[in-house]
Amino acid sequence: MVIKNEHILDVAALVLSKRPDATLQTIAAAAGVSRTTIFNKFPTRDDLLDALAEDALQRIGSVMALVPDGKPSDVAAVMIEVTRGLIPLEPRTAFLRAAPHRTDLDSLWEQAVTPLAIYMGTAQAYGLLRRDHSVRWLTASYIGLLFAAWDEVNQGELGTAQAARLVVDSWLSGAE
Amino acid sequence: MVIKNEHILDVAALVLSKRPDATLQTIAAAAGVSRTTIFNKFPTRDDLLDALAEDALQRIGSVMALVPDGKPSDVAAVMIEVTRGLIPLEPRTAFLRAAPHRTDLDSLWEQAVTPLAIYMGTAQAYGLLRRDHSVRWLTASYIGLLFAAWDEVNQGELGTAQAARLVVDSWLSGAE
DNA sequence: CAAAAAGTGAACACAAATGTTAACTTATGA
DNA sequence: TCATAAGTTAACATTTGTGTTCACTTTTTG
Repeated sequence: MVIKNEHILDVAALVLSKRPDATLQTIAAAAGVSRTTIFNKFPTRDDLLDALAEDALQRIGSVMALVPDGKPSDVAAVMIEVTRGLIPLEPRTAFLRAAPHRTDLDSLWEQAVTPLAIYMGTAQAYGLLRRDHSVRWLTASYIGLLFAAWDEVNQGELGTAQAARLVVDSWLSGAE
Repeated sequence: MVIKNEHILDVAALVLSKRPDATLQTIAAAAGVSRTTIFNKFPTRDDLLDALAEDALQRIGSVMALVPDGKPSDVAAVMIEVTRGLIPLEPRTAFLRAAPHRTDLDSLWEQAVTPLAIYMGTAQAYGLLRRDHSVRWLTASYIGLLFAAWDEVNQGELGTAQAARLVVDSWLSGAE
């Protein structure tokens, strides 16, 4: 039986999203694969984690491709579309939040989300977003809300559709 | 030399906030204390973590005491005050976010933040907060923004004063 | 000052996870 | 079909953190 790395990464992401300290044994079992096979494909735990991180970053990158380049028109529409893309990525990125895997965690997110930050800067320039908050904070606050939504979805308190709506709604208009 | 549990908890919180998997040895060293002393006061790692959690919850509780009971008047003022109280608690609570220590992490936060949730519910009833978002989400989104601010402060990108302002400002009014 | 309490350092057993290898079985494809 | 690649099981060494004990030193306090 030919076993794809992809499949292992799928399962590993899922397992680690629930239990960041899950053992390789556990992951192997969940993937229906022997620990040796994982060893053959990812000689060390860090190799697996790195692959997982790269994969996650790439997926986020795909979503970021949705962000338009030129003059922004409908910020809400763009943000909704992006958020709809990001919400399902929770299992792929959860381990990035908890894992004591790399210290440059924040810079990873920062890098992944750069296109969005640029977009927000432009939107500010066109008066579509408030200018008294830095682009950095606008981005960080959005990510914060995204995380919150991920948690709620995780707990079964929110469907993915409403989650995206709430994130964008709160981020744009706030609570009052 | 008499060594207070308090001191150990202080240091442990600080160390674990940076490295959730820090070893007891490391913590002991950072506290200028022998590992045996830690063992005498907290026989098992979980005991230490539990004490840490309890301490954190209690500190959050103290801040929550600032939340008024009756009819809310100035929501922004209350939220600013509360946030100013919470911002410095980052090192005390950071480990709660990352640690694979307990699965009921979310319920811990939920419990800690209940007075705020109640307050928001009342504020909704008085028309001071939008009613098309659930109290649960209003709370979760606020916490999400708080986390974001904590990260920024941690990275030295924000002072604690502005951080509190930004959180409340974003939470209340959003980005546009 | 003397006794009791608190802290230290060193040592040890134990458990668990990781990395690694080797022999054996199953699947793939030329 | 047959050679080879891929996967499996089983073992083993190593490492690392934890729990635990104990004899010794320092501090506190009655």
